[in-house]
Amino acid sequence: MQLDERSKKVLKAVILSYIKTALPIGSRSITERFDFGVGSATIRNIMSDLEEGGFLTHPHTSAGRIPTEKGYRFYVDTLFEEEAFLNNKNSIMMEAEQLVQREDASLLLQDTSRLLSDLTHYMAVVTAPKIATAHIRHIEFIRLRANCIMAITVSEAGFVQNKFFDLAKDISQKSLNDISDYLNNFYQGMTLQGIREKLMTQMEKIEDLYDHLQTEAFELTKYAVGDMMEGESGELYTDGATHIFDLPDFSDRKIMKGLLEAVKEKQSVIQLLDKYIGSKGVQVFIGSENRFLGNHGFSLVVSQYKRGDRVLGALGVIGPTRMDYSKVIPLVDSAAKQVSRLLEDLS
Amino acid sequence: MQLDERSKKVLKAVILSYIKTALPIGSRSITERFDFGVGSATIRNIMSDLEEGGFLTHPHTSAGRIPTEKGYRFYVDTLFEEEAFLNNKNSIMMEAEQLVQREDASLLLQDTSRLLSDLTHYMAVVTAPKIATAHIRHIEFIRLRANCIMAITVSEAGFVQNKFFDLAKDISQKSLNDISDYLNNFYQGMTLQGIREKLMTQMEKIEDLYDHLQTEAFELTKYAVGDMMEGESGELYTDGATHIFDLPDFSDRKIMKGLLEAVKEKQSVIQLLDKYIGSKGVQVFIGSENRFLGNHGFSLVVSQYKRGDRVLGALGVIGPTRMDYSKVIPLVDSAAKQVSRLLEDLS
DNA sequence: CTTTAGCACTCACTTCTGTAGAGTGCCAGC
DNA sequence: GCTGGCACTCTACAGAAGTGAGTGCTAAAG
Repeated sequence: MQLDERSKKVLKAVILSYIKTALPIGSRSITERFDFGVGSATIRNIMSDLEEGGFLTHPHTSAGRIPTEKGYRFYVDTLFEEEAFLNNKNSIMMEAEQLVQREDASLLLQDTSRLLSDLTHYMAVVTAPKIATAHIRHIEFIRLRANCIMAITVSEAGFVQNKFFDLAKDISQKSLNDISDYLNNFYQGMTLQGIREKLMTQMEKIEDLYDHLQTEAFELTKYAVGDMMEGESGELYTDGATHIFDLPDFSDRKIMKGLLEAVKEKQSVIQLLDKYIGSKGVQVFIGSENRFLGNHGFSLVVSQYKRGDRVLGALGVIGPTRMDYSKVIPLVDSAAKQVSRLLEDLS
Repeated sequence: MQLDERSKKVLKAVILSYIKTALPIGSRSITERFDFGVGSATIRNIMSDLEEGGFLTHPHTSAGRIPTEKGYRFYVDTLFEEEAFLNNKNSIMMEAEQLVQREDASLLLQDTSRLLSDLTHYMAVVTAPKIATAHIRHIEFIRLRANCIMAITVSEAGFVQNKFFDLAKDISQKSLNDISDYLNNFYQGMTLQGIREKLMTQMEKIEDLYDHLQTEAFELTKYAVGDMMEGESGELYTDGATHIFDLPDFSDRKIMKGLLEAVKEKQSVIQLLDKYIGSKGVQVFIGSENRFLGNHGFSLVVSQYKRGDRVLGALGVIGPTRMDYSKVIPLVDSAAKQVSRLLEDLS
């Protein structure tokens, strides 16, 4: 279905109004609040056409119109082409520059989620990279007590993870230090998977002459790496969940509760974000376009951040479907870029 | 003011009813639902007396009575003396035994908060010990990049903390390992404060012959310890915040939002719990007895957990003032004991 | 053919009113 | 001291009526 210029303008007017007030708007109010130079009856006809095209609905016969998801989708898609929208980016990029370097990358992600939620007044979510796929800068083992050790891994991007293991065999701290040194010297910058594979081929090659250290390092690493790689689905940083209380959209407690619980459980949100982690640039998911967001009136604006060519995680904003995309989209975009930039700087 | 047996029974009846239904109850309903063997008019007179004594109120002239904070206080205080209440503990102690050993003590606290909130359907909060006062089992330094290191401390109780430092001088990983070894060998089991002091006197004593290692260890530790001790207010583990959605008590969004935000900020909740960390056994704070809980209808049941004689943190339940104290109090009590027991076992 | 004004109609929201129900307070009698 | 009875109070609920914003349709004007 093709829309002429005027229809687009009317659609946009309805959406803008609904973004602001969350109230249905009628033809009369449109002629009053926006200057189209035509009467309300004309607007009425246009709105009727838009409804037929699936861009608008009305909740009941005598109510004003509200946008459908298709309407939002159209709005968002055309938004990307508009100049005014691109100009908007500049001022918002300034905001993203509030994000500054942190020793610990997870603090940076925390900052990011706070910034996003503060600026949008919606909920922000940021996933941290999975340790399984990270490139390791440093690995360290600490003996906590007999048969129990802790592994600390620091990724190149600056993410730290602690992990606990029960071992069949007790290993002294001294040996652990040696193993750590060995790994750090010869396997730095590789992924856990890579380390494991290299250790394995190493073992096969020099089967009879490998020294004691390598065997232990291998055993430990095999175990530790295996454990680290499975299950762990990375971390989720979130902020601004309570903003949903301020939205008139969600009067239903169940929906609010559902969202908060989903975010608390983290699992489903991480899956949601990671699913689209491959796609380039900012992605917008409107309402039921995504199963997780369901039919509860939520939308998601998400982008990925990276280090070099490597995508590390995703960050985004979850808000009501009637959120102000023209502000949120460039914000998410520049936040993602700023995070990438900052992670890059960590040498 | 003294209450006779019958008045106490009526008060208890009102409270039990209100705990269940959150609805005001009148004299007639009491005679129907409880068997006092007297007419409603008599109950009416008793209730009138109780109101005069400040144990009950009614929201408006022709509504039933509801307990005041003083009423709850009286109820809770007498509860501690009752046999039936103590018997209740046995079944609830079983629940607390669901808590099992975890390599990482913070996981245990996480489990605890989940258990408490699951069993009570209220919100659970658990504070972790401050690293500043913890006895250190192991300390490790990792060089992240030039002039930036990470310190990992493991306390005797099994709590791990990572901390980042920027240093004026760059130290090699090798030196850091030596320093770690040195500290772990000679200062294990002390608090950060203790380590610092001992290092200081050590330096003074053997001023001219201390070796290179000790100087570096001292410098680093002085810096690291100082940084670790200040500001850091420990961690807060929380669960079940969304349960407040299910309570009919809080129809006001602002109150819900306020509570969730307070818990998210953690600071004030930690202060609240730590304030009463010294007091022995279970403590109950009803409504405005505590500033944080304010006049929003919340109460707090809290107890401390320890390792040996040393109090490490506090755990508790935040619920509506009309919460079921006879279940929550013994639960918090036995959870605290179970956590203490499990932390003890960690050798 | 497009646009417009006018008109009848619809539906949610608000206000008002009456009633039922639960509760209180008080009093006289047991 | 306890109780039944009675008048009174206040909420919650339901129906009635009015209001306002909006729609769809139609006929006339541009």
